[in-house]
Amino acid sequence: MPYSTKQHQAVLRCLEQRGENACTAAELAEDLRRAGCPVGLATIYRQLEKLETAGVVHKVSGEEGALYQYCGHQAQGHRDCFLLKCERCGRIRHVDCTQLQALYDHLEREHHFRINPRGTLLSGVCDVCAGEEGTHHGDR
Amino acid sequence: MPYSTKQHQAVLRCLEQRGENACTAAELAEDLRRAGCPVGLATIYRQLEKLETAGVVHKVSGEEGALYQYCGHQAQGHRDCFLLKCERCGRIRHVDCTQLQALYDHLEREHHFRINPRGTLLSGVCDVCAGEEGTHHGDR
DNA sequence: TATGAAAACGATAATCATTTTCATATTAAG
DNA sequence: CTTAATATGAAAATGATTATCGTTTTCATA
Repeated sequence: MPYSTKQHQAVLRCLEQRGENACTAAELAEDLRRAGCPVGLATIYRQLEKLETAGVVHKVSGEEGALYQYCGHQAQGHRDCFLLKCERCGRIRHVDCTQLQALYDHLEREHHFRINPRGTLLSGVCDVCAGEEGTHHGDR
Repeated sequence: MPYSTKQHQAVLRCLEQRGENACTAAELAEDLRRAGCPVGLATIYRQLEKLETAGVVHKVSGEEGALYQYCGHQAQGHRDCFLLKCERCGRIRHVDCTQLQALYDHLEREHHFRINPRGTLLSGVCDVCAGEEGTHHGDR
């Protein structure tokens, strides 16, 4: 059975604070260092893996490495939880959309393809970035 | 303006032959070697980048590297083309589904998020693999 | 308090896909 | 044929992630 360590708590706390603001393992390390509780990268990866297995964080892998995002407050088996990732700002948004669920059901029935909502990341542009057309921010 | 080289033609031909059977850069290199026309990995990556920019191939990046798939015959601005990737066999399927388009419109109108179909990869399990429950194949 | 085994830690090395570098080869005009 | 632009390939560099391994922490028990 797993031990409770201060690193584990620190990583979890840091992810909670970020909320829907997804981050990379390196960014997490930087956050922790600045918070006065430095944690080794290897340990961070280990914790993230555990948290993902436990269903407490979402992991989504893109070109420049994986992004992790806290989702502990959301019901674990929650099928209506979908992920939208903004290509501009890198933020990951959770959406609770009946139509999305309906579509997935449709794909399963008519196209014989069973979508895994937890592993699916819809890519596009969020409203904030769409409104800023041209204004450049920290991409990811 | 780009020169026409035999490597360029070989890479394109190889991708065409694979059709909807997506592959990695390394697999492409292997194909070309076996076809008696070995091409350096660096060149393959360079060609893939050009082809992607030209809209001739789709690039989708997952955990274990990117997958490339020929899509030259499909209209470039074709918004109704969606990608489904099987988590088991790694195959990428194209789906032309009106409901998918309707959903994306819904997300834009109601959730203020504009989906980029070309960059979105729906992940799940295809019918073939679902029917083989347990039988293991070459995962990716 | 001690002890000790299980589990976790961190520094570092290893992997692996992708990119860069750079010297050489190929292409397409003139 | 010459030449300048572009492409190639081998090898080194990069960067994220994982594995290794000796050390440290946790926690139940003495």
